[in-house]
Amino acid sequence: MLRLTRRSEYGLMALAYLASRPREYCSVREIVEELKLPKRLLAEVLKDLSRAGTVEATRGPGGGYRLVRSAEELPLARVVEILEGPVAMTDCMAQTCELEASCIIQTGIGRVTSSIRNVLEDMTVAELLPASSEAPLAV
Amino acid sequence: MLRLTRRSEYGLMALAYLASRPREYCSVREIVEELKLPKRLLAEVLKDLSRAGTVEATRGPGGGYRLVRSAEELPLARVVEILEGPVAMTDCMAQTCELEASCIIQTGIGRVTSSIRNVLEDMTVAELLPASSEAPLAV
DNA sequence: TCGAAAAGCACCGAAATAGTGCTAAAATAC
DNA sequence: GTATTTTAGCACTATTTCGGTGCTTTTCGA
Repeated sequence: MLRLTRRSEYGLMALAYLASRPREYCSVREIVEELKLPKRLLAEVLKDLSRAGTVEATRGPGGGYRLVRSAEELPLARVVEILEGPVAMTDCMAQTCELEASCIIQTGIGRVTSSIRNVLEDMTVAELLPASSEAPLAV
Repeated sequence: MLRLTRRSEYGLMALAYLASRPREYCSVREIVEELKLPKRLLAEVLKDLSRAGTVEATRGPGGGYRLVRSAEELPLARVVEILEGPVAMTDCMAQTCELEASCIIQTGIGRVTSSIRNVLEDMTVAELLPASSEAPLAV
């Protein structure tokens, strides 16, 4: 149903949380307590985001994750791609499709796919936050 | 990964095919031969579309399915909704979400969801077809 | 009355997803 | 340098969704 996976959903929530605490390192424990998410799963997700370079991590007491750059520079598409692969409505769009020859809607689906990709490219993690909690500037 | 299900994919292909043969009844057999799709599955899909009133069926020899109204009046969103339920990026958007309280991105995700829904509302089955095969006016 | 075609119902297998367990490595505090 | 906090890595299980099929019934035309 065109759903995001939980990974993306949790990932976006966590990133939004980090965005509301700029430059602060937030531990997985803190985040899951705050957002009420399954700990190990969010840990997995943040690890992936870290590997992909959207967040940076430090270990040990006082450690955790923080955004590498401002949330305004982080499009949703980037997050979704990291956590669930390329944004494509059909396999055709992701790579190759055995139906090629008989597929009469290939180009049409291509247009839809890029429109949707555009929506996700244009919106950033910063915009996910309600206006109030946006950039509170608290250290 | 934000994918359509095969049901939607096959359904859209079949509808596009019907659109290229206006007012003609096309049997499942004919369609799957033409488009190289699994027969029983497409039958299932067309049955659902029929129940939902986007195509009409007649049985017996010479029977099959045809569009109830022109493909220009059939938005992709309608098809996807029939075949896989409401277009929603998260469960939150489809109905209720237990995280409500702790979910800081609810309104944000709501905005993305409606943008995507709009994309699918604005594009019709007619637009899926490459310009050449559009409305051939045969018969 | 025979054959073609949709309608209904129920089921199966495979793949993707959600989620967990455990151990290792790093950083800090004492 | 030892204990503690926290991320990193690896592997695994359970559940759900999805793709696909079988079989019977009903309808319609020839």
